Amino acid sequence: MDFNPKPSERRATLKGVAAELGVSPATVSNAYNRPDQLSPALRERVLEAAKRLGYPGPDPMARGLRRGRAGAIGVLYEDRLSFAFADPAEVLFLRGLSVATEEAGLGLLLLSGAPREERDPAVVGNAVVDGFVVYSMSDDDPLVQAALERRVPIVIVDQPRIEGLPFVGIDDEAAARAAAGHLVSLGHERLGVVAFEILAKTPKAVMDLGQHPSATFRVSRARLRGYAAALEEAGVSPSEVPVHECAENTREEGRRAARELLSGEPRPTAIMALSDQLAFGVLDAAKEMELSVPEDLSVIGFDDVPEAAQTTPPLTTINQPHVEKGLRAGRMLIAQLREEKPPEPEILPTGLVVRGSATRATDH
Amino acid sequence: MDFNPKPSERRATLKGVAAELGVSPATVSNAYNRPDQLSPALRERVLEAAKRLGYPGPDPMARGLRRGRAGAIGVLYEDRLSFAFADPAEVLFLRGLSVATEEAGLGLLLLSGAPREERDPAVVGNAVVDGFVVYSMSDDDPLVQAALERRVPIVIVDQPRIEGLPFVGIDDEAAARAAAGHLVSLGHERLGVVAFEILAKTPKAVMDLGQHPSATFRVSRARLRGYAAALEEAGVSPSEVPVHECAENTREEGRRAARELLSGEPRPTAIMALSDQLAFGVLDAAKEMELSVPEDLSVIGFDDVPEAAQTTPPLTTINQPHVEKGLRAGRMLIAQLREEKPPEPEILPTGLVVRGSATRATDH
DNA sequence: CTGAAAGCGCTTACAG
DNA sequence: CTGAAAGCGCTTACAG
Repeated sequence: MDFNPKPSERRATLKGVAAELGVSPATVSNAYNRPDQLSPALRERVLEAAKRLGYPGPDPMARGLRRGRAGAIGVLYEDRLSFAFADPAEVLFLRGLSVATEEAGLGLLLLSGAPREERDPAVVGNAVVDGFVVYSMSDDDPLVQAALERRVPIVIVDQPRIEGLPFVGIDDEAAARAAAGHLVSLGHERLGVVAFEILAKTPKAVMDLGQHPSATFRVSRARLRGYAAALEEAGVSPSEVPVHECAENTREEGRRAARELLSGEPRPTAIMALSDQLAFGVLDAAKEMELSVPEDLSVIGFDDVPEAAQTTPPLTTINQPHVEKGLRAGRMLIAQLREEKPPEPEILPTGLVVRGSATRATDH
Repeated sequence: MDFNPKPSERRATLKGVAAELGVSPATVSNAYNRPDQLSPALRERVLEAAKRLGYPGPDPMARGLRRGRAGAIGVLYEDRLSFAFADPAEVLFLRGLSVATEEAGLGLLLLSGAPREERDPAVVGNAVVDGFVVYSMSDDDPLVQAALERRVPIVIVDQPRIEGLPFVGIDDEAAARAAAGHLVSLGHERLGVVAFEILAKTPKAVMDLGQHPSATFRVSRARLRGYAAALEEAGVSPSEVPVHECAENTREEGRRAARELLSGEPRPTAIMALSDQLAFGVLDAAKEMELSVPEDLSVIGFDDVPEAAQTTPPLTTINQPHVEKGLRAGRMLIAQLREEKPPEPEILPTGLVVRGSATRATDH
């Protein structure tokens, strides 16, 4: 996009203030940056002249260029930014992250992601930041590549896992295993999975838990593996568990996938969703199809966003500390900016939260 | 905070790539910015050398300085950033705003506000942005002042109202009037108000609707005026309606204020809250005090955030288009960056949403 | 199609 | 306590 800089009314500059006063630019600069380097009286005169000329103080970009820092960190998100704000888990994450940036007096620059086809690495190349936090992106995302090329500090959250890069996440496989284990311990044998994108290609594949696709998304891979392991252990064959992919992590997509799953024969008695958002959609689908939860259908989610406690029935799910994740990620990045020792990867705890949406299987 | 730029392994620069190839910096620059200005073969060589040297492309800050644009817009929020993410109305607003920045290929820089005492205008002075959107701030906020001094395009959302500056908001007075009018039409005569900060001072004042403080917050002033007008019209004296201030727009503060209000004599039969967040707190307080809503107490909110439809009972409230507000604000700012004609103020529509939390007064 | 020159607005040793 | 000089990394007319 083209901006026309206003030619009239040129903004005052440091040099202009210096000229007005007949002092050197260094002196004006010092008035702002090192008050102890000049007499209080002179400093007063400088500040007064600045105010008179409408000089707003040193230009952030020029100062940043000179000093070699931008004063902000960038956040990369898999999807459009507007989707990020619609995703409660992401909002919690940003909340934690913002605590860290506030502590450090840094700004938080949210970059516009986009659908895969329209993704433009230039948004990363042009971002005025001192570092990036990569939030849950695919293993081969060009934006991640672009961030790496910037050669600034980076921390990765959830995915992709890149050898040697600071990381914060959870043990997705173990957490998923706990979820599936819970259902299996309740006697469920006919299950279904509502998943995120696994291969990042359209049209969405329908697969089963017995397959081991080299998913584009590490997190999906790990959770699917966890589900499969728990089932296998209980004597349920993963290859008989259908997996439906969702193009987006939205309630609507979860509903669609669940409808398909619930129209299959034999109908699953339990559905595992890779996120609470998707699980909410499963609940919607069940309601539409007049299946009552948990009597006719058990549902388990993943994330434990606050809304999960408010559904009818309240959602049984896997808790993970979203806010804490953001806080840690931010602090890790800031530690790198200060060039303290490169932070160790952090794996945060998860836990099964038993509420009302899953119960004992009755029909066999 | 101090960052130590890594002295080892200096990052490659455009000049370095030029030197490597024996061409001028202009040529390397053209390879990135005006591919048509050099032969494809030469461009290939340049890009190849860049890759070889690990040159990540033109530095965003240097480019920005030269071109006079930052590629991002800044958002100013009244409170700590972490509170912004906890406020559903604000998150909806940011969602709309991010649609606009995405359209324009701009980043969204969230700036750290802070409690009034710790507020640092430098965060505004140092922000690398092409313009600001000021989201609902007090009439005399130093951060707004600092943004004004930057002499970049600005749009103001909700407050403060500054003559001549682009604005997007709602008719707060009329909306509040509709809310109070609804309660009054249901026969309520003993009312109470749970408000935001009005004067921005501690300790929080307790006042009544008959007072007309020159509130620090235009929105609070207007809504209080609207409430008072509707009551007066119905023959209820505003000076008998207690107003309790909340230091923050949180559920917890709303609960606290409501408890005080409900402990007064005579107990109000209806409470008006200046936001849904506060109204949720009122609902919490009623539950704690074993007052059933709406039988013992009618409650009306303001905002119509999605959660309002999910409470028990669902909240009667005033709807306003948060996402649309963000979208419009963003587009107005971007229009100014392109220096199209300065946008006209926009007043967005509101509406009373009748749900279950307010009913006819019974006890008189 | 390519390059020399000027300059965006500032800060930082360093010399006085 | 103050100033001259160099330079952060780039882009943009302009001349050839």
